[in-house]
Amino acid sequence: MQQSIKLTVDAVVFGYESGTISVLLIKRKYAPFKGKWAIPGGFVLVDESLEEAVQRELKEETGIEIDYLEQLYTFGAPKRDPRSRIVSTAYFGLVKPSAFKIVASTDAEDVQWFDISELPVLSFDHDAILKLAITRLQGKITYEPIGFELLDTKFPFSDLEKLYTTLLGRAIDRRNFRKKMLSLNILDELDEKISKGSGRPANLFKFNKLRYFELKAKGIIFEI
Amino acid sequence: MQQSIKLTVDAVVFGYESGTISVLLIKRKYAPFKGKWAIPGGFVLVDESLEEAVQRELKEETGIEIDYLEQLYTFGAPKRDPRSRIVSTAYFGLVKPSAFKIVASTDAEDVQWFDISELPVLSFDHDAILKLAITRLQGKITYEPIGFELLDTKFPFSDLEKLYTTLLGRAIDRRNFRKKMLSLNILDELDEKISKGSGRPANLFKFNKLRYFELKAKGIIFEI
DNA sequence: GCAAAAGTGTTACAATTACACCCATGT
DNA sequence: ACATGGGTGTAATTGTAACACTTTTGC
Repeated sequence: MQQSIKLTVDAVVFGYESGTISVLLIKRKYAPFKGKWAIPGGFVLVDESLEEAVQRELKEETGIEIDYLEQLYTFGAPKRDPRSRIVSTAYFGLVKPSAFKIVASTDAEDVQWFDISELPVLSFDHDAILKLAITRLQGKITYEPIGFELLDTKFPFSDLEKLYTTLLGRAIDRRNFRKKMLSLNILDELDEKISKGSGRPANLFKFNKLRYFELKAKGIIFEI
Repeated sequence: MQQSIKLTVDAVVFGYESGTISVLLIKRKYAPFKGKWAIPGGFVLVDESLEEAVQRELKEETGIEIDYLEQLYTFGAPKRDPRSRIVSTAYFGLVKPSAFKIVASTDAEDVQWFDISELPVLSFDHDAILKLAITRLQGKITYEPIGFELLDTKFPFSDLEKLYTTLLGRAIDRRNFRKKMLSLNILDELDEKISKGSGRPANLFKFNKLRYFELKAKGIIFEI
């Protein structure tokens, strides 16, 4: 009947590090699009869930393990893959690049982080997938305080501010931002300071996961 | 490799009519879950897009044609279908039940609208799908003025108010709601009145699609 | 003592909420 | 004249946005 439709998963992994957002891409080892860059991903096995499939493919192709990947969209245009009918469910996640060592393997000839403003030409319909992922990321951050996966366990407030500035692509008012963030009660101020060479040392904060998940369960409203 | 994974699409179609929200369900003609109620849907053909597949299945099984169905989520747990590995992409849409004549055919033995507070036991993981669709519907309506597909071309303001009251499941302030709605400039007031038997006749409004889509393109913010 | 980044409050403005009475019609 | 649903404004509160100077450290 329709056993010729195959199913793949793709993982759009965003990385954030001190002021730049990047995406993890692989260079394809085999045709089609041999030698071209693409979003990591691959076929779903019969006995694994979609989530397991993305995690596995991501690990295999790039060496990265993320615990949280969110489903983005399923792309199913008949001609999106020149080989045959392949439908792909895309996921997206956020990581701190420095926390991982990326290693190309299986059908990847190379893996690399690309600044999202300097993207190469992509394979298949991966530019559309990436575009949707970027839109979703920006939408998401304005109503949900994500992004904590992207900071160190202990961080100065300015890191959080910079993260938001970068992800939103615009300046934000330091005082108002701090007020709002602190009023959410999801940050714990520590008795530690950090000095960045010059300037006044900053207090360190910790992200209070418990309160965060409580809030999230109730449905956060959070506008920057 | 993995040609044993099959792909289906499901359509959660919500109906709204004067104060009640319903969902369109079919009674399955064949095993598994023969005689049980389920969300309409079926296998995707090799040469059609997912959207085409949902529309086709919906038409075949229920007789309904909707122009707008939005992708909801892709469900891919390995055991969600007892027959074999079947992954399903669910869509959802909104219609006015009275605008259609529902007719059971192909693998549906019966089709019916069910009030969402009086749902039968569903087949497969369709209760999870439906639950997600309901959550999404309620979330959506608070930040996007959908729902116009559910009203007549010309409608009294009270119809719109009732629609929102029903979809949100709570009372809303008539004056504030009217103020906000009118301030969006997506409604045109007509020089016509309608009388509902008793009480003061109401002015009729029309939905201004042009302004609506302009607004939508810019990204609507719309809180009730 | 100066450069660099951190920290902090107040005021104006906009948006949201709460709230109750009169109006036009049919019977 | 009364029952029924339609239509309207104002004040209080809350949230958001704009804005600039002082503090702490390293050099």
